[in-house]
Amino acid sequence: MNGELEGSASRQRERHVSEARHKLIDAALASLIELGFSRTTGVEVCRRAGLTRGALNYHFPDYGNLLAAALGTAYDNLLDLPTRPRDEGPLEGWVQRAHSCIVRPDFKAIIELWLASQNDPELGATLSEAIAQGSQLFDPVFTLVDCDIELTPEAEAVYRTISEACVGLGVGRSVSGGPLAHETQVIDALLNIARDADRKISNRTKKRGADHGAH
Amino acid sequence: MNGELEGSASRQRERHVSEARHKLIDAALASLIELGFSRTTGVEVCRRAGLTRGALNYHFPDYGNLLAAALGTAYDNLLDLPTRPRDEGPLEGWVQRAHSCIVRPDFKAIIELWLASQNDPELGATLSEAIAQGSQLFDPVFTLVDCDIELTPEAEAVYRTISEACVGLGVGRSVSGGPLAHETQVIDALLNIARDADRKISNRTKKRGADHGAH
DNA sequence: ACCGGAACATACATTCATGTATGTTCGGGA
DNA sequence: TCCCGAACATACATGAATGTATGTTCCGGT
Repeated sequence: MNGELEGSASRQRERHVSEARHKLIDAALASLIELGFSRTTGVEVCRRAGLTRGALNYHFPDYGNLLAAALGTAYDNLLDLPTRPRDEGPLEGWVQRAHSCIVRPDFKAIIELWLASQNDPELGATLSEAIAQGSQLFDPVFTLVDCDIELTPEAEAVYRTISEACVGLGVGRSVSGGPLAHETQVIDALLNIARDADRKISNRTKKRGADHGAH
Repeated sequence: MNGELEGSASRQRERHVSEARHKLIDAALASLIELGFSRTTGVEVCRRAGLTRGALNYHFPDYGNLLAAALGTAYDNLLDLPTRPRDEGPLEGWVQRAHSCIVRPDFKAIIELWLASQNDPELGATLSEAIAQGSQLFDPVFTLVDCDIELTPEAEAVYRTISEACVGLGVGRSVSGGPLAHETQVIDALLNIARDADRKISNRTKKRGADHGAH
């Protein structure tokens, strides 16, 4: 209640606390990437973090919250990707963006947790918010809302097609342990599809721009 | 060695044997679909099959072989899909084919085992042949070899793009427990892409057909 | 100097899946 | 009729992960 005294005391420790927390979260994420969900256990996470189960139970009384935190970290890792120069069209940029996401090993952890949350309803309830937050990653409606890019139904279909294809490539990476032999082939095809669609959209915008007059 | 006596004796039982085997395999497949890999355990499979672990150990001393058999059954289920009328172009048909594959619940079991085989190297060795056999499902090079369809690099890229997009949709189904809201949207976009590519190929073939003369 | 709580570590009991051994049934051949 | 082996079921031991309780350290306040 009286946050004054607690604050001064706990603020000194806060770094210490979050150190162990981050260790556990990072260890969980690394284990998910290397061993998958089924082999990512409490003791395994503690082993990797160099801590004991006491620490795990202290910071994460509910094991699902650890996985939720790991999922959030994985999403953050994908969102922290360097923003590309915006020379290209929006759909072409979308291909680059989606591809740079699925290339990261964190993407495997995301897939593992996606499937696990569906297999285990209890875990699914715990992860639901984290999943909902991160499902925007491949959703053009959420991602482009702040840009001044209008989203026609046809364009949205292409956006989502690109996303799904990249998810497929990401699964292929997770399954084969490395990039599929035809990954660049598919990415090139997606780039061609994206450029075609970008051209169509650009032409339509220009036409409408002529009607509206210059800004 | 002398298969005569063994044959007459065991042939009587063969139906009985394969009954239990099939029960176990089907139970494993159902468990993979409903509970995923991590929760698909020996006792769970036996419970579903109405048998005991003695039967499981008798028919599948190596647990991985049960999963391999389940994977093979899942592939068979996908391959036994009704062949569509061939009115459409080859790429358009490929979209239909890939989509009809990922719609089946068996596809989730395949994804689960794909990931599990990568996470567990020992299991991966056991499943490798079954996986190799079934990876042809989405590989146009293997699937179209008996058809008289020639496969240009550009066409192959579109084939694989369609496949990866459908895999992405399949994962989405496995994750959300049902079809994604934009599944038909993506399929329609893929159909458009496929028809475009089919047209290009068709034109090129006609042109070359004119050079060769009629058959 | 004493105390109290945060941040862990340690220890024990339980559960669950598995490995393995042994028991049981049942049908066919001698 | 007797016996033998296939095709299971049953039972016990093991190991691993988890739930839970308790112990320990360290730091800050009084």
